[in-house]
Amino acid sequence: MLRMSTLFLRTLRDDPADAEVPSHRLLVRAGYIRRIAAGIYSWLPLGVITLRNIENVVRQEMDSAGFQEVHFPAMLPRDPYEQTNRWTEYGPDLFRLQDRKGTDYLLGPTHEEMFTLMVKGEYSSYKDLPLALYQIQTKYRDEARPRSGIIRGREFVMKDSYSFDLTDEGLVESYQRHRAAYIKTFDRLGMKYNIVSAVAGAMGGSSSEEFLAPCPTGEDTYVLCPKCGYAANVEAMTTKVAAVDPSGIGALEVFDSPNTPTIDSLVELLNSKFGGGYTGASTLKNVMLMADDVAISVLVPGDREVDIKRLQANMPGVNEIRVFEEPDFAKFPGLVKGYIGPQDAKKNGITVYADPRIAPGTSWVTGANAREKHALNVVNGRDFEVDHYIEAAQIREGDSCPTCDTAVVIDRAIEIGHIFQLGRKYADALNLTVLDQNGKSQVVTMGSYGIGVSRAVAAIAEQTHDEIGLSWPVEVAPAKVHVVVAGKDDSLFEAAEKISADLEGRGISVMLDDRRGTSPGVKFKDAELIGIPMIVVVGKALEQGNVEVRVRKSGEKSEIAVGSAVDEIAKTLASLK
RNA sequence: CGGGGCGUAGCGUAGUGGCUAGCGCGCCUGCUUUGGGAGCAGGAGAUCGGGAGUUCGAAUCUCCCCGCCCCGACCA
Repeated sequence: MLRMSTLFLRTLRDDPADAEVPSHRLLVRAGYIRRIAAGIYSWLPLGVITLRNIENVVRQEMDSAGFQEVHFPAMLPRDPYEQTNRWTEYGPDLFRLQDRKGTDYLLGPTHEEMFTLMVKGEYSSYKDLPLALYQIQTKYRDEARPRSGIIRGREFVMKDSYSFDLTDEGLVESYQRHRAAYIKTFDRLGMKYNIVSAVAGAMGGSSSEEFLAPCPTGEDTYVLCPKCGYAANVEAMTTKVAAVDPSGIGALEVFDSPNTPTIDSLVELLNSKFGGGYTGASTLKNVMLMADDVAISVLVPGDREVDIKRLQANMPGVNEIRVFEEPDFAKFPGLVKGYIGPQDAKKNGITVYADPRIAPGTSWVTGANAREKHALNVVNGRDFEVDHYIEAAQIREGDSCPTCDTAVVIDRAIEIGHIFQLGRKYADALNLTVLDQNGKSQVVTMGSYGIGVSRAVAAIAEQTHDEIGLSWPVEVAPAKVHVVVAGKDDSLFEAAEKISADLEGRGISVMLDDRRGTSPGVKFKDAELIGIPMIVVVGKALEQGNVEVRVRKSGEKSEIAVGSAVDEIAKTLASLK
């Protein structure tokens, strides 16, 4: 039982000046966490209990799915990360340190290497597979910009698991088992979430999905189809555009277009010169970019920007994409700034990438590669060639769902889980092999699965709080019932003690506000701020032999006879789950 | 890393060159009070982020450094 008379807790009346998002503000005010440095937080008793509750739900669901818990150090030697090249690849986000002898260590940002090596050390037969291991560990990433309190910290708690299979089919099965376990986990945690397609990114691998908890303060943007349920991270959204027959389109025509370096100015000229009906979407924008020092041209409709983040996500192996600068243009004298068209790309030695919206056979207005000249009826496949199609244009609300053509909606969310099929990248690099039925050595294939445990504290707070405070789901709350003594009479304290003890006796955890000399108003405000799902007030109603029972989330209040209070509370609590 | 804001007691803040750095919350003592962040009285608590400089005099002006928050870049 938590007793507020002795609990190490001080709630704050004012919002902390350095907290903006609701979860951060309320977790600090209600005394769950305190900031130590940018992106680094301490956990006070209420916070620790809440974090542990989430951890335990995660642990139970992993165990019941048949995954086995192990534990690695947070401080790791350099060598394994050198073998997979991540000592270098991970860059400045990796916390590095040295021991007294000058030997390099790192604080683990994720543990693929260690798990791979652990399995390598114990197993060597196909008969041992499949295998899935997990840990709940503190991770360290020196984020360029930690933000939003506990949502993106530099130290955070993560559950990471890894599956090991002999075959690709086995990997798919392991992946599905994790997916199912994640669904059970997040359901129990009382979270709203969407499972969305993601881009596997630099980690490689074929299939990847994210569990996103929708909330306005989230930093991930995703699309959702209201009709068929298609959901994807904007980076992974695909565009379906059919090829068209260009045979009716007239020949390419170059025309004078003085002072039209922008799409807007071009559209205006088109409409005055050739009649109305032209919009930005009629034009073809040529964006020149450097992809790891290779010059590429990216084609998107004129009314859309290139989404560099999306583009990069769809160009695995490319580390940096940046826009063309003056010195780059100087190297390609064939490019006339503001009047670039794809017609001469080959001649200029430029690789042409096109968004799928630039479908084969479509006709465009674009630059004529000459100062103050544009071209009309420029047809893909006839007047220019596309080297690669790639998702590059920014996504908008109302874009077509790739599976059912319905207009999609765009929403923001916090990433709380990520599952993906890694494949053999780490097993190859670290030589994790087993012997198959024929005695032949086979490289193991892996999956990797993460849940942001400390982030889930914030995500749940974001999704469940209201204007007056936190409001936890039953599974994660630091106690299930908050018993408030409202008054100074000893009989009130005695009755509250008894109800609390009875609840605890039934396995229902209680926080008892047994502070003497604290006014009822203060206790009510604290209870609402702290967010325990049920509040029981032992106060003036006791004269009639009653206590008042409140449901934090709905605000529902009722008076119940003391004798049946424990039964009623247990019943209501069960209905809240 | 680019842009913006900020740093005064545990928390929130006032204070643009001049008296002992002010107020609210919280904390301590006493009395009163107890159903919505109580009242009165008395108290403790501050190297004004750090350093250097300008000045008779610096929380306040100048320079350097450190830290924090927000937007963006970045984020297996």
